[in-house]
Amino acid sequence: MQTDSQKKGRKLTARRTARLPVRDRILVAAGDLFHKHGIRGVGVEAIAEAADTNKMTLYRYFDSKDDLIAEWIRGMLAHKEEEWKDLNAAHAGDPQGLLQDWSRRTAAKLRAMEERGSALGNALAELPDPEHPARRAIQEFKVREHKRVVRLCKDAGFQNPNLAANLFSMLLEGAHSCVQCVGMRQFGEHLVHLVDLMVENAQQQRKAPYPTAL
Amino acid sequence: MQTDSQKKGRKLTARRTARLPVRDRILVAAGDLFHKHGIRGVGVEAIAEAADTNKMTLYRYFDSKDDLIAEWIRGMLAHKEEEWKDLNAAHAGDPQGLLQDWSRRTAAKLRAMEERGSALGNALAELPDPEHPARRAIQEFKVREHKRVVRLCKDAGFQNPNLAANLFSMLLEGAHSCVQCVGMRQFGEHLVHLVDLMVENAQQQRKAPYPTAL
DNA sequence: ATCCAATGTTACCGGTCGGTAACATTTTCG
DNA sequence: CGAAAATGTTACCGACCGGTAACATTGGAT
Repeated sequence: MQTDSQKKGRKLTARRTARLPVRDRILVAAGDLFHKHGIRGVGVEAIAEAADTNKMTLYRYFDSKDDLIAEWIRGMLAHKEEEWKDLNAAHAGDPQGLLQDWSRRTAAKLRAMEERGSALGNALAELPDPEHPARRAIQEFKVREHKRVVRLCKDAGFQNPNLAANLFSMLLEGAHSCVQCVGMRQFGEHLVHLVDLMVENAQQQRKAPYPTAL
Repeated sequence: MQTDSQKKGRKLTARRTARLPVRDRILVAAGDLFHKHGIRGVGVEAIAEAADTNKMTLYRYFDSKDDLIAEWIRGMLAHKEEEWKDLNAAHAGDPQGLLQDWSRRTAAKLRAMEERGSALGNALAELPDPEHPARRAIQEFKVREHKRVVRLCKDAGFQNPNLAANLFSMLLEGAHSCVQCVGMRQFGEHLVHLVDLMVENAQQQRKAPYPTAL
């Protein structure tokens, strides 16, 4: 009847993805559902429906569900890589400020993530196959990221850069795990507080090598 | 032919569970498979087979797969509660030593856990339903555990016990996440090192309130 | 030996899922 | 317009899974 393409009630996600290319709509919908119900808890049919399309079209853009999973993960990783570029651009020559900003951005995301935790961590839990491309991508990314943090800790003047970098990683990763449990909403603030303390310590160490424990 | 009950080749797990009651064999086998392949990646038939029994017997001991999952989780949590009792008994009146021992025991487990991470964390990722009894049990346990750590940090003389406790939790949880990625085998050692530093700092703070960052 | 409880065997059900084929419809664009 | 490309619709397949029923077998205690 009506040629209006906005007929019928659209899904909640559809409003956000109103005029995106189909492939992107699928990826967004898949990401939402994967994160909400778990990768294995979502069927391709539900994804297609949430993306306001159908299963056939989905399979015209992705070889398989595993391919869709991998593309979703790759998208998130690419986004995180760009955030690192932003951070590097915004804090050139100031590794301490960069680390502090990193903790603040992470804390901001933590608050909006409470119930379901980290999508990357959950993906590792749900994809046990070491050969799964999504799993490989995540692990390679984490290794790259950790190397970056070690480099930053060296530049920031930490006495023991490897130890400091591991502390950073554990703090950031641990915060993702901890927010999942009820009543622990203060982890974000404490995370940035602790990183600030670490950075202050690193600065003090340069002039006065007190045994300040980091 | 032969009445020998040890005929045929037994599964690998079967040797460890040779003469355990059926129910326990099922729980052990389920735990192994759940942790290896993910909860949703394992069928009840495979569990029964690995437990050297069959599906019907399994369903005579457990109402459903979800019940089996919950019982498995409850078993792990009970085991962890007992470990806390051991710790309290071994370090009565010495909260600092208790925390150090805790980090050491955790680090020891980390090494034998590399590939698949924490079973509890993975379970949270695989059971998105907030009403799932296993999920509720895990979250309640983590809350209890965190309260215990806060209490310990108070007794250990930390200036800011809440902050210290959150740091402890993030370190321990974060270590579980970090070991999953290739080439990060030093997290165990660094974990105990960092906890030692924290405890030393708490001791120093009592006599000399230097701004030693914790 | 006998009886009873525990365990094993087989077959089955309904449902879901990933994936494909064939065909109809709409959109885009020269 | 008209043709080609993109998208939608329906139906289907085979595989697997959680769960159950009915019946056979074993094994231990008395």
